Amino acid sequence: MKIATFNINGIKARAGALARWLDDAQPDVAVLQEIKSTDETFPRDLIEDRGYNLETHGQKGFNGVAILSRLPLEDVTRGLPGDDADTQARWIEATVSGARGALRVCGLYLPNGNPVELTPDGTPAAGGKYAYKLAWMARLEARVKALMAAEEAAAVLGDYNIIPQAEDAAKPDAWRDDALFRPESRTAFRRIVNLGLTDAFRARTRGPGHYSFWDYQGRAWENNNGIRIDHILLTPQAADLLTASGIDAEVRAGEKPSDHVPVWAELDL
DNA sequence: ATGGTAGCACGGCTA
Repeated sequence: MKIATFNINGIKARAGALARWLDDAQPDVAVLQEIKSTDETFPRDLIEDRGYNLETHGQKGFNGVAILSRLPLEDVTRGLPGDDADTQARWIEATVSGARGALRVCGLYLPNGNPVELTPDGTPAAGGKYAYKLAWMARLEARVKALMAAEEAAAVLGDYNIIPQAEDAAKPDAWRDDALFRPESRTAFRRIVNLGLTDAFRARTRGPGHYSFWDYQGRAWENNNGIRIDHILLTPQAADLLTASGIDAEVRAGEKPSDHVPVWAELDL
């Protein structure tokens, strides 16, 4: 079973690029982020005409996530638990049953967190975007704890908006004060990973030079000035099934591309 | 230091 994550930066603008990637890569399951569309205005035919089932959690203008799957999507839930007042569409879950067992798929679009606003004592300012990012990560940690306690195969994948290590950025020093790389962000990410999750990409590929995002600005793609912020994290029961992983970087060179590219993993499931 | 690009939707926010 091939699973993948792809921040498409607008489903309406990405009809061509998404269709080409689906036809080439043939994922069995994919989570999408930044669909920037409501459930009602999502162009479902683009997905369903290719034989995929589709579940969306949309929002007008911003954010929005979706899961598509060749197999049925069961027990779908929308929204990350822990804050009923949070209206941003950044989380969707569903279960996919393969020939040899089930996988809980959790698709996420973690808040960017910029601009970083701090109080004079250096703590994140309440009500600011950075505080929202860290609070969202605390809720994510709670959800992952529950997934770990269930002792089942699960994948928590999406745009984490986190550069885990310096080797995951072409120019790490340019990101030191950014919400994607600041110590509080990376510490919160490690707390989650250290619950026992496996980074599917790093389980099989070491070293620098592997990125999943290149900014539209400053000729970032042409200069390979990228960062690795889209991740597939696996519970132990899912990590035991991992046979391959990769990043479809060539998608960034296509016509009218997203600023992110797909990240994928193959599970023996 | 600022502004560089893109999407949604048509004004300004988000990234």
